[in-house]
Amino acid sequence: MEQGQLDNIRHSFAHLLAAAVKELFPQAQLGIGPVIEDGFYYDFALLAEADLSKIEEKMRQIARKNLAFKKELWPALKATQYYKKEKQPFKLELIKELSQGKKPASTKATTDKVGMVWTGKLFLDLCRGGHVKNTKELPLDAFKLTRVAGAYWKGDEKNPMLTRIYGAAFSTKKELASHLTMLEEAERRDHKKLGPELGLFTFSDLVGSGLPLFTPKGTIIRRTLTDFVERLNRENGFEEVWIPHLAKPDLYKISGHLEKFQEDLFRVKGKGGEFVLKPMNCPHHIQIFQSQLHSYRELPIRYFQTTTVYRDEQSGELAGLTRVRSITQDDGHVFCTEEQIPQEFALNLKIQKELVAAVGLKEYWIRLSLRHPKNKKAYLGSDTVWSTAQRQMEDLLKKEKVPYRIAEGEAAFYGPKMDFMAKDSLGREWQFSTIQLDFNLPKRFGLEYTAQDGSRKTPVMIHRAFMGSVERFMAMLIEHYAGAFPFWLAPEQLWIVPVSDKFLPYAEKIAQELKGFRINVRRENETLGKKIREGEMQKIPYLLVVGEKEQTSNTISVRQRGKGDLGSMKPAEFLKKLSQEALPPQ
RNA sequence: GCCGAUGUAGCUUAGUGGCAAAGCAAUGGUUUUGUAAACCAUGUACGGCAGUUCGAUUCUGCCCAUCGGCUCCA
Repeated sequence: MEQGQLDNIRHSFAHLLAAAVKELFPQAQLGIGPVIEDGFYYDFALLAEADLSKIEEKMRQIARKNLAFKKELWPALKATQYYKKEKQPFKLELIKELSQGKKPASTKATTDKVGMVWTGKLFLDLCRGGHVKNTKELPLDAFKLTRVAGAYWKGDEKNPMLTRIYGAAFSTKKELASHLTMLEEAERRDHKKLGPELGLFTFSDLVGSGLPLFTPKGTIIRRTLTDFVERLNRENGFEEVWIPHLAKPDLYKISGHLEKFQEDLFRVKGKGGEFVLKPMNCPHHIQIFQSQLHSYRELPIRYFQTTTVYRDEQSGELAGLTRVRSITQDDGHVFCTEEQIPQEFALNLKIQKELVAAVGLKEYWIRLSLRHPKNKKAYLGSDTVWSTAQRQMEDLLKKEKVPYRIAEGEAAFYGPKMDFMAKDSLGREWQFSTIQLDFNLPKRFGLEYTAQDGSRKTPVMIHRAFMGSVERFMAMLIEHYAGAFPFWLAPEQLWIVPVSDKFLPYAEKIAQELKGFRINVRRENETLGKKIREGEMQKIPYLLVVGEKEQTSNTISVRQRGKGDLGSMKPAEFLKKLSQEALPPQ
């Protein structure tokens, strides 16, 4: 089915939902009811209760009456009078905007027509159109009201909050079913569930929300990832630095963050005054740069560090590891000349691609955020430097054959940027890393280097993080792999499972021979079947079974995750096999 | 922060205005196991603080936390 027709179905369901709600709760006021990715929603005020099954039943009842959708064009004045009578303030607001939007500052505004759509004779709704012809065309087995949520009128938190009812709708029952199955799968892979199940991280009411604690197993994954990225940094000319986690507010006054994000800063009281827990690292790194005089010969200077920043995010925004208050960044800053911008972007893009390949992320693309072409004055930095840099960035992406989309007007006022986007198991896109040019901070802090002719010049800065937030990156990987990490990342790589405790000494001997891997000898007094089951549930890459047979022939029986029993082999043979997967793929 | 839902043992769940039930896990023992759950025994919980009540895990209020959204995201 075409998207247009599917949208018509979904939109018709939205009308049906509103009609059903008005039948059940006549005093409810209507907001808007658009089509969304997997269905539709409608917003209501003064909704007495949102009993989804009751409303859904009512929708079916109404649909079975075979009502025709019919659009009429009404003068805005007539529609206004109608909705005044109906006491629908949100609709009145919409009509006002619609008519004024067409002819601003015109007295003729009220003569403009607005679309009004009838559902039979039962229900009338302000609408620009896009419906099926008759409710009998609606696939009543292919929709489901899914959830209730609050949403601000017109998405502005200063406005009243309405009750939003979401529905999923497709053209066939089968499509709805597969959509619901997909949601279940996403739930199964949810890192919030898998993380604690696999013993990777936890939260504590006493520590506080949004402050994850990593267990030994989770820390192995963290450490493996950060070690890998730190090595990439060093190999590419970045120097590691270290900074404390607080600073005087003055630092952020100069950077401008104190004013912009004051609500979101954690403040710490000291004997001599107040400190701020660092919400970002650049001002600190800038202080290191500024501690010495720099020559153009030294540039580019590249600092990097894995370190945690603290942001007092709104409580309702916290979610598992994807949105936390202690965010660990693999942060880095390049100080360079304007001429060096393209080479530095290329370098960072190269590192980024290596990381993406290593963790096996297949579905990703880059959002190239550029300045708004019609509003060049709103941006800091010279016109030529901007246009050159933007052109160079796009040329680079073309040359490197990275999929990208241009987002005009999305650049920060201080510079253009590239953001890496990836799809998670819920099909949601998240940004996980960023490479940004910055013309602002060097100015604010008065950074300088001595140029070839002896004059003092201002360097440009590049902010970049390859994982972005280590916590969020881990969340993405947990869902990406559904907890079954590749060998190099797996917190426990090998389990050695003796058939009975008679073979414990042999199991220990094998563990010695395989030294260097993350090995767990399962000494518990349990049956083999049980230990195998546990190993499978913990998603251990290899289970090595040893018993009478193996001890006699000096072998191990190898069971690979997802592949089953591989038969027996000599430890040396197994080591050879492992050598291919012990490191991240290049 | 806002709207709504939820909170019973380490986990998954049952239940009640009057001694809180079970499975898995844990612990002790028996068993000596051949590729996804051996057997017996044992301990542990009503998120917190107030209020109503003779009595609250159950009802009410506030707080904390989690989830689904909205808003925000340097």
